Amino acid sequence: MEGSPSPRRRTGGRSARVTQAVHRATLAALTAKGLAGLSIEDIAARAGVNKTTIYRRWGTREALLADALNAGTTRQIAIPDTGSVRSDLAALARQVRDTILAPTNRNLMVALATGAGHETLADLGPRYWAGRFAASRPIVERAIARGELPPDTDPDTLIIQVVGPLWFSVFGPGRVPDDAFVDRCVDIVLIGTSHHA
Amino acid sequence: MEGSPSPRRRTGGRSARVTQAVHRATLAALTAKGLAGLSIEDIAARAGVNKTTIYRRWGTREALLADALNAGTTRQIAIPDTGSVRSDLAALARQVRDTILAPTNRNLMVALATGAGHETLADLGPRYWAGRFAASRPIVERAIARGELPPDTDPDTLIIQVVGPLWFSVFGPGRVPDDAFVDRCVDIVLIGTSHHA
DNA sequence: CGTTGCATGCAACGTCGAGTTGCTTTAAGG
DNA sequence: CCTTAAAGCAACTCGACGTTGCATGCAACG
Repeated sequence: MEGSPSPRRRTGGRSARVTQAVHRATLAALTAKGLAGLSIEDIAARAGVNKTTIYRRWGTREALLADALNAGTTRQIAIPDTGSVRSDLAALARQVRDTILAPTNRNLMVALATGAGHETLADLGPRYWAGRFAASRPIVERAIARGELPPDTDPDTLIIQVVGPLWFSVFGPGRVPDDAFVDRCVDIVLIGTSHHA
Repeated sequence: MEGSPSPRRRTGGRSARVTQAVHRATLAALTAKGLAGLSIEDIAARAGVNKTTIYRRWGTREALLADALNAGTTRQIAIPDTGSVRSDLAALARQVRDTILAPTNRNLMVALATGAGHETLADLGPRYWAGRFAASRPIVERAIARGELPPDTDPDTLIIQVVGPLWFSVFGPGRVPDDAFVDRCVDIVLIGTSHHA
C-alpha cells in the first residue's frame, strides 16, 4: 500500500493564489466582524473565490481559521535595541499599546482568547505568543549582559509584568493607556525587579 | 395625550419568574457556549420558556445579553481586609486569578471584551469593571491611611498594575499563574510604587 | 505541444435555525 | 369575577449553511 506514484498534487500557480487570497480574506473578515459572525460565504466573497473551494479545501471554519492565523501571524516585528533596558522596554510597551488599541488587532487578540476552548484553535494563542516572547526576549538578555538586571531574571516573566497592565487596562476596563502610564509600568517593574533580589 | 390611566403593567408573579429564569439561562448559555453560538432558542429551552416570549420582551440577542449581564453582575464580592496592603493585595490577586481561571468566568470576560465593539454591549465592560474597582479601592485607601503607600497613589492604577500581569498571562499566553508569581506581582508593584516618589 | 486529471467555478438542492405572525391560554390587577 | 397584559403554541417565511453533480480551467508531466 502507498506504493502508487505520488499523485501529482498541484501547489503552484492558481492554488497558491487562492490559498493566499482566502487567508487574507479570512483575517480581514475576522478583524472586521469578530469571531462570531464569521461566515465562510463572506470569506469566499471577500476572496473572490467560490465557497465550494473553501469547503473542499478546509472543510470547517475552525480549520480555515487555524490555517489562516498560522500563515498570517508569521510576520516579524521590529524589536527595539536602544542601548538601555528602560528605553527598550518603553519602546516595546508603546508598540504593544498601539497594537492592541487598533480595532483590527483587538479582534484578533479576542479571537485568540476565545479559541482557547475549541479543540482546533486551542494552540493558536500559545503559538502566537511564543513567537512574540521569543522576539522580545533579547531585550532582557541584553540587559542582563549589561548588568542592568539581576542574572536570574526570567525574561518572559518580566515582559508579562510590563505588558500585562497595558493589556488589562485596554481589554478590561477599556482605558487608553497614555505615555505616562506606559512609562510607569516599565519603571515599576524595573525598580521592583532590581530591589527584589 | 398620555392622559390615559397608567396601563396596568404586570410585573409581578409570572413575569418576574420568567425574567429571572431567562436571565439565569442567558448567563448559563453564555458561559457554556461562549458569545458565538449563543442562540435565543437555546436560552428559551434552558429557561423552560417559549422563544416568542423572549423575542417579544427583548427583541435582539444583544439587548437580552445586556439586560442579563446588568442584572447578573450585581453580585458583590468579598474584599479582603487583613491589616496590611501586602496581604490584602495578595488575597485579592489570588481571588482574581482563581476567578479568571474558571472556564465559566473566562467566557464571561471574553464576552465583555468582545462586546466592546457592539453598540448595545459597549458599556457593559466599563460598567462591570467600575463595580469591581469601586469594591477594591478601599484596600489602597486603607494602605494610604496607614502610611504604607504614598498619599498620591492612584488606587485604580495600582490595582491595574497588580492584576494586569495575571490577566495577561491567562488570556494571552495561556499560562496558569502559581502562587509565587501572584505574590511577585504584588511585591513588584509595592516596591516600585514606594520607591517611585 | 498535447494530454491528463486535479483543482476550481457554477448552479441547484436539502436542511436547519432565526425571527415573525395570528391565535389561544393563563393569570395579574382591579 | 372580569378585564386584559403577558405567556404559550403552532405554523410560516426567509436566509445562511453545507452538499452534490457537472462543466471548466490550468498545472504537471510526457
